[in-house]
Amino acid sequence: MSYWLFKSEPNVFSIDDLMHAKQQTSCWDGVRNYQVRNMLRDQIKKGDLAFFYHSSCSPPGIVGVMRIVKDGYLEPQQSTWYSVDVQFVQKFPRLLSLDEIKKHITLKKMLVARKGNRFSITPVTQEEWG
DNA sequence: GCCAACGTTGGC
DNA sequence: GCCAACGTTGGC
Repeated sequence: MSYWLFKSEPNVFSIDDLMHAKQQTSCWDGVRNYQVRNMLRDQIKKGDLAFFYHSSCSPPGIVGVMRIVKDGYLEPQQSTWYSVDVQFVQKFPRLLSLDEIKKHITLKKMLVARKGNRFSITPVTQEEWG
């Protein structure tokens, strides 16, 4: 069982969208980055937990937690790009901002580097925040 | 296989 | 809207 962080722009897909989705579940698709694709295909497994991160908004930060409910599978009509299914677990009472993450002694190393689109990292010890 | 140009992401 | 970072593309 692993932990991840999934980024999304809230005006495209937010934690509220997930919370109000049917069964509180949605597919996480649209990833067009090979490294992330490989994670979706090979490493991210049913039962794993992920932070939901809102990007390109003010303020950016972690807004909640979701669970992977379906292993990586090819997107319909695709031969390259994978998606997983995710289910809402909780929304934090308040957002944990990027600013706070950078200041936090344990969390600061996980996000500081910028990466592409919906990037995912493995934070195991970080789960005390969940 | 190198590397410069280009495109995209995402914080500010 | 700007711009730095970084992934991808494509010419050689």
